[in-house]
Amino acid sequence: MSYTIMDTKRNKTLIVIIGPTAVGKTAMAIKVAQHFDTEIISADSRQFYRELNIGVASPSPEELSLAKHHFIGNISITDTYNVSKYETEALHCLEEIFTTKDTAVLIGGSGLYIDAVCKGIDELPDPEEELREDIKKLYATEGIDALRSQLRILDPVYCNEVDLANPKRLMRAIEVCLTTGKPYSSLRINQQAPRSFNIVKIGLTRDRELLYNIINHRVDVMLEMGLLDEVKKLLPFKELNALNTVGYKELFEYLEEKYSLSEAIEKIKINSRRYAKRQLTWFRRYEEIKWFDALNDAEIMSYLDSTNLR
RNA sequence: GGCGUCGUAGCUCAGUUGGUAGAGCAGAGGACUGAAAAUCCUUGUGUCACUGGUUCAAUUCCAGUCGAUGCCA
Repeated sequence: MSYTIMDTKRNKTLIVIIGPTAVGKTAMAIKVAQHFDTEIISADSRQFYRELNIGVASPSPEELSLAKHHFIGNISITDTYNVSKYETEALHCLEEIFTTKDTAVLIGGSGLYIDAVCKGIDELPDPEEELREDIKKLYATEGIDALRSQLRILDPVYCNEVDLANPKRLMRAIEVCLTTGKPYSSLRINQQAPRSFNIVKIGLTRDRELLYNIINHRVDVMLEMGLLDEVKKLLPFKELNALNTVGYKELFEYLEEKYSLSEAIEKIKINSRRYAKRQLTWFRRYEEIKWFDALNDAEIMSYLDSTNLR
C-alpha cells in the first residue's frame, strides 16, 4: 500500500517557474509545457480576473492556444477570492492533470500563492465581511493605535512578532482572534503540508537595469494596446480590491484628473519596477531553486531533463 | 558682442553670516499565512562646474574660464 503512494509521488513532478514581472515567464512556461506535453497552472493573483487583461499582461489567445492554461480569467473582479481558495482549487487541478501526465507547470509572480501550492498554509478562518468592515471602521476612525491596543489584549504573543506599523497585518490578526476565539499566534503553525508530488523550482532573471527597461517599454506597449479603454470600462468598480492593481489605480487617478496622463504613465512604470523588486526580495529566500537568465531556454530545458522528469 | 542670473546627490532644489552639506522624488535593502500587482519597515559622501587668488581654513568671498538661461544690441 505505502509502496504505491511512494511510487506515485516519485513519478509526479511540479515544475515551478517564478520570476519578476515582465521577465518572460509566460513564454517560458509555454515552452516548458510543450516540451513535457503538459498543462500550465497560473499563480498570478491578477490574471485570475477575466476583466483584467492588458494591464496585467495576461497570456494572449494565441499563447493560450499553445498550451492548456488554468486560472487565467477564471473569476470575476466582483468575486471574493483568496489564497486559501486558490490552494484548494490548484491542488484539485493538479491532481486532475497528474491522472494523465507525470509533469505539470506552475507559473506566476505571486509569492504567497506559489507558497500555498508548494508548502500549504495554516488552517485559518476566511474573513467574515461584517467583522472585517467593523475592524476597518475602527482603524479609520481611531487609527492604528486602536488596532494595537485591541491586539495586545487578544494576542500579546503575536504583538511581539508582527510589524506593528502595518495596519493590514493587525486587522487580519484581530479578525482571526475574534472569529476563532483563539489567539492568532496559536493558529500560525507554519507546518509544511504533505504534497504527493516532487517540486522543481526554477527562477527566471535578467540584469536589473535591462529588466527595468523592459518594464518601462511594456507599459508603453500596454497603452498602445488600449489599456486606457480597459481601465475606463472598469472605473465604476475602482473600489474593488481586484482593482487595487498597478496599471489600473494610476489611470483611475488620471481619469479623476488627479494628475496628467504622462504622470500616470510614469507612476505605472515606477510601481511596476517596485513590484518587480518586491518579487525578487520574496523569491530570494527560496533555497531549493535554480536561477537562469530568462532567455536561456536551452539551458533550462537541459536542466529540467537532467532532473529525471521523464 | 554687452549686462544679469544660475551651475550642490541619478532628477528637482535647499543651505553653509567662511570650519568640506540636506530635503523631496528616483534608486537600494528588507518583511510578508485568506486584501499579496496588496500592505509595511530601513536607507542619502556628493571632485558643492573648472582654474587661480585672499585666508589658519573656500562649496561659501574675489577674478578668470567653460556651460545653461534671460534681457539688450
